Amino acid sequence: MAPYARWVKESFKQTLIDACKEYLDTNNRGNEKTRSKLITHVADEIGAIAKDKTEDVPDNLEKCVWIWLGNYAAGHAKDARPSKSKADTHGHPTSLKTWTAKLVCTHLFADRISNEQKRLSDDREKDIGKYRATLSTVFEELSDEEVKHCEETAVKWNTEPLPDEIQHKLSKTIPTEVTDFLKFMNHRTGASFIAFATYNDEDGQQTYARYETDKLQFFAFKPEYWKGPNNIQDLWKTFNLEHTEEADGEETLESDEDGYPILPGNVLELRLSRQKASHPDSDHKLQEPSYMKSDAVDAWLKHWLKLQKRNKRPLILKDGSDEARPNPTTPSKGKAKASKGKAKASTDDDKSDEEEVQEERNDQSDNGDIPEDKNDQSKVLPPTPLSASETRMGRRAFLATLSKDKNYQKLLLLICAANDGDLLEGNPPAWASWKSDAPFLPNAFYKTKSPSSLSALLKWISTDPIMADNNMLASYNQVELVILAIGLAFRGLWISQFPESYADVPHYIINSPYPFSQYEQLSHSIHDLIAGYADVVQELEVAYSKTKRSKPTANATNAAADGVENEDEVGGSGIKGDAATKKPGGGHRRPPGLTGVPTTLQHLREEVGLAGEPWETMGVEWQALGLLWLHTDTALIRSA
DNA sequence: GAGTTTAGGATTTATCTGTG
DNA sequence: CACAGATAAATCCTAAACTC
Repeated sequence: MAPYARWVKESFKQTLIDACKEYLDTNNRGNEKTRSKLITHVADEIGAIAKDKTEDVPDNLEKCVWIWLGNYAAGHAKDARPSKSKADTHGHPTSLKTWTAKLVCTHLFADRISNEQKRLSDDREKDIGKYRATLSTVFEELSDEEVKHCEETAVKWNTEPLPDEIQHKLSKTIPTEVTDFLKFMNHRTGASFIAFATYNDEDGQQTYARYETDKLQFFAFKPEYWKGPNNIQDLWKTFNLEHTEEADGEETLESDEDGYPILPGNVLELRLSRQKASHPDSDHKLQEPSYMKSDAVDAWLKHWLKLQKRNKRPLILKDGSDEARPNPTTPSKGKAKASKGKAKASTDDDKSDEEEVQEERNDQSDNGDIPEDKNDQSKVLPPTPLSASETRMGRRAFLATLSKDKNYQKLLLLICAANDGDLLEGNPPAWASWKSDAPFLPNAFYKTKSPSSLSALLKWISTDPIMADNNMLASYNQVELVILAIGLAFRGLWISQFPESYADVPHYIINSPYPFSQYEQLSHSIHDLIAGYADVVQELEVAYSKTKRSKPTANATNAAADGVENEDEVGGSGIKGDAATKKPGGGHRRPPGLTGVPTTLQHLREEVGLAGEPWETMGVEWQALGLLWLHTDTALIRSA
């Protein structure tokens, strides 16, 4: 059913309300069994009523009932819960610290606690280990009146601004806490951090705690900023003037609603533009990698590599490359990747790097448009459809070179099952034609709004153009045309991502608006397209592997079979942790997928594509990124 | 007593409805 | 038709309860 559609009908609404009342009246509603039993019961009852009146109920009725009960109970619970909301905590709208009588006691009777703690520490230095016991003792010994006072104060402190002296006392810990937190974050993520904390000190002066991870040089080179109250506006102005080449008029900081200064959102870019002087190429925004072009990624990698060479923050790719990889069929692709980061000369060999990437991603052809020899610096034009259009097999070979995407290769197999016949009606993109002698796709493909765009292609694909009217696979010519269109689109997306490998790439391709994630998207839409022919594809795959095995020559030139087979190999290589499971000469035991997933969630890995086939076809870079992301996320969660 | 789970209030999201 | 407010469903979040 559609989300947010009403499913509660009048005929059984009362049943729900009664059930909820009954539920709220029971004493042991914390008991999960009781609750799920009730929900099952109510769902059955409602199902019966609805059936009686021939009304529709949602498929997941029990879940809906469960949510409904939750929502209804939320508004009708009888137990008074301590009311507390952001709106109540005047003064500090973001602080949700709850004061209890005991916590209040720690402040109101600090002297008693101090004495008691000394006593428990055998009158020597106050032992922090005795604090808990001390507090319990002192709190228990309070008179009824004092307890009452504590309780009232707790309510007051929860609802009104804290008394100044308490605020000052607490604020003393801010610098340490912020510093500890940022040190931890810096340690775990390698990112640089800078923090300001604004508060009123004992004298009522507004002041700032400040911290930066090393190398940031925001304060470090101005020792006078390390002591005493500074005006952050002045600090910022000085920093800005000294670090940006052009004075940009935005020297002052904006303030938030409460008058606290906010660092500008582009503070990281400011850092980058500062480095521009020595890195004229790195004028790229750092963003989510699937939205970046390869040259931007390269620029960043080069930049990090340079830092590493200067013994600054090193670039570490999470990677199992330390372990030896004896599997001869995959000469340690993970290692090749790692060496890219570690040993790559930063200027001259972009070309071979690109090829490494292409090999690793396993998405691109070996035998078509890319020079095999790594030292070969010559760039080539991609072959045109026309050049291959003479014979069926010529066209097949051409199609096979367009992409190594797994779904595409499956689609390509499907052509063997097609029979002769005519083309179907429909709107294939104009550029998808065997008569085309253009090496690159036209500008129109790269214009998101044009009728020949990628989305137009996707739309056409969604009409299931490989199915004829009789629910059978369409004619050979039709299937071939569909594959040509999809293949050219794959190649078009690939070239816009890695234009360096090709000669005379038009400008509009380099400036393509499509993020590389579109490549996956396209693959996904093929998956839908061929979903109905899974059996056929499987049969063809089996047939292919048989014919291949019967041939003694292992270097068969059929790209389709190669592509499919290699998918298994790429797998999680290069990802820490799978070395143990990979046996020498190792058959095809499936790598474990993304490591470091909490054990409670491991069973979900495959379902969400972090293990198994989707994960393995993702390529080393994405896997490394996934791992890094998980670690970062875990670190963030742990550090609250 | 540290860690985990749960209840239920708070909030968000998407849709519906009324108004001019 | 645009818009705002109301509403239902879904999700988020935290204190309290529970577990080992």
